[in-house]
Amino acid sequence: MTKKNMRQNTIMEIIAGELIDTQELLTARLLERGFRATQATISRDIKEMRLIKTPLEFGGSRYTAPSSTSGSMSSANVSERLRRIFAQSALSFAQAQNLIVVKTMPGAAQTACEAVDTMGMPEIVGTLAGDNTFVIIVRDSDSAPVIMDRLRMMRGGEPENARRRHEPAVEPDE
Amino acid sequence: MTKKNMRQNTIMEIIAGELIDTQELLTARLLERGFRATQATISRDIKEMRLIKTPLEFGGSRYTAPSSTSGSMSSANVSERLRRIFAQSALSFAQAQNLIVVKTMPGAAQTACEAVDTMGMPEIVGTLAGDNTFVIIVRDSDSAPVIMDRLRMMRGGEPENARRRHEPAVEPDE
DNA sequence: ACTGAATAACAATTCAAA
DNA sequence: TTTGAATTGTTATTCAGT
Repeated sequence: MTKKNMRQNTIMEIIAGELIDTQELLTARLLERGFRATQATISRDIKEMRLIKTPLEFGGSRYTAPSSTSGSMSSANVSERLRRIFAQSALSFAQAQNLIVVKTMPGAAQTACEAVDTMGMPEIVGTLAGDNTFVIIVRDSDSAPVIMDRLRMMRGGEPENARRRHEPAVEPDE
Repeated sequence: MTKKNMRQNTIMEIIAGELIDTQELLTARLLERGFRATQATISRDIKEMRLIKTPLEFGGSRYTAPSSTSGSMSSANVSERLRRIFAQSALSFAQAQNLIVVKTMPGAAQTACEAVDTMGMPEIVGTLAGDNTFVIIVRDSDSAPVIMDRLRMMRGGEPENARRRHEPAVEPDE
């Protein structure tokens, strides 16, 4: 793997975990991890990776991966990194029929979602990621609890289905 | 409605319909429609509206509404504009169980999706918008055809359910 | 509260180099 | 092909005025 690729993977990790709002700051963080590059290079990386600077709820902004739809793309060699990020950023799961709604840390939904895609579970029809939420569309309602258990295990915990059989569905809050 | 609000609504329309990649250009388009404002003001509008500059597939970028999840936010007075945009930008509908997947013109998904939110249909649990696709999560599968008919009527056409009772569902491909 | 003019902050590009 | 230094382009902010 080329130096540039390693740097770009590292950029992904950094922006998924920390709020980065300028390329200068990102440059500094990269330096801490041993990547020496200038703002010009980072600018090119960001363009290539198609990252976007997202305005935040309460002022400010941060770089994030763009939200996107995916049909099951899989990228092989980054999977371990992605799984780590998933474990760190996934906060909660909820089921509504054949959907699983996953809440994540702000800005991390796209990356966590990719981690799920990468696992290539056949029950998963597709995914759709926003900023701090992503949705997994599952073939049918019955597969959803199975997938949710696998997700919980990715997070390092026990499956919760041992006790509770069905998660409460998402309420249409109003 | 204040002048600022009208300007911001107009900004929404402009960016949903045309590729706008700088605030200068947006300023010019606004002027064509009778809104005189400077880049500084547009910058503040964009921040307030939380628009983002999205990198495009093939180089360049454009301002778009951020992809987001929504639980049923409704904004009352912009609804007529939104409906018009929906009518212009929605391309196709497909059902998969309790989901409706709507394809739109590039960059218009978020706005079209907002139009749907604004209608405040109780069967709709939530929505999730990407760039040219949005998903409507419906309470249950049976409500989906009803919603789809209403969407078709928003587009100015006849409901198709008069003849066909159920739309064919989206196949979980392969 | 909202705005424009000027300016500062930031990001993208150009150019030269390796 | 990738990079850094310098430059240019673009956006956000400050400050003053309404």
